[in-house]
Amino acid sequence: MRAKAIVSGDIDYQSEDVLGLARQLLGKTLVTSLDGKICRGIIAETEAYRAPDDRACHAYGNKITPRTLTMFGRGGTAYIYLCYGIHHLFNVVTGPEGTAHAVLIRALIPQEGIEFMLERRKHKQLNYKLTRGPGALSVALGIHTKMNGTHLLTSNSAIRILNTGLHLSTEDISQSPRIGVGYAGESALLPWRFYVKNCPWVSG
DNA sequence: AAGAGGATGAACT
DNA sequence: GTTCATCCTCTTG
Repeated sequence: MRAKAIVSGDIDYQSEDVLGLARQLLGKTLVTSLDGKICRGIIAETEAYRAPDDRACHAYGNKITPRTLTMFGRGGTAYIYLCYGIHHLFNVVTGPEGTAHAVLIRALIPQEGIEFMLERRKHKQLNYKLTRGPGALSVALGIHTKMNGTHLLTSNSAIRILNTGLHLSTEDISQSPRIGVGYAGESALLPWRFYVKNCPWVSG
């Protein structure tokens, strides 16, 4: 049997533990490569969504519709959907095929390609709002619903997630209820939002 | 065929 | 703190 190289901080996208994955995705790097423009940032804020029991999850009750079908795919693909008719929200599908779990990426610390992010956002000056909030970061990185289903762990994908080995200790991470899910009854109270403590790039 | 509502952000007061 | 842009998805009839 051949030993598989384990890089510090590698995570298992097929895990059923979507809460653990939402936490572990903090500190990972999100990269887009579009029109020759490379943009890269560190994930600083996430939220877990877990079918079938979570009322805030689009696939609540394991409901399959054309939209939610992507969430039932294999962990490591992108679930991107339109919110409020305007915003393209980017999620990482997790768990094995047939399990509709996903992690919403809510904020990034920009690292590379900041000039392209400023251009897409029509901002003149760099400030913390550049990639803060799920709709804002999608604009900055050029993420669009047409990229729904993209494989995030494949080297030639337009959107990728990389493990750069950055280690965050438990003291660096806070959690809270999720944003904007007040309609979801008891599920709205679950502390399934994770973020880097005292990080100015985080929303809320 | 039609209507309601939403995992938001920006620009206001 | 409030308003509203804007359109897709799902449910109902």
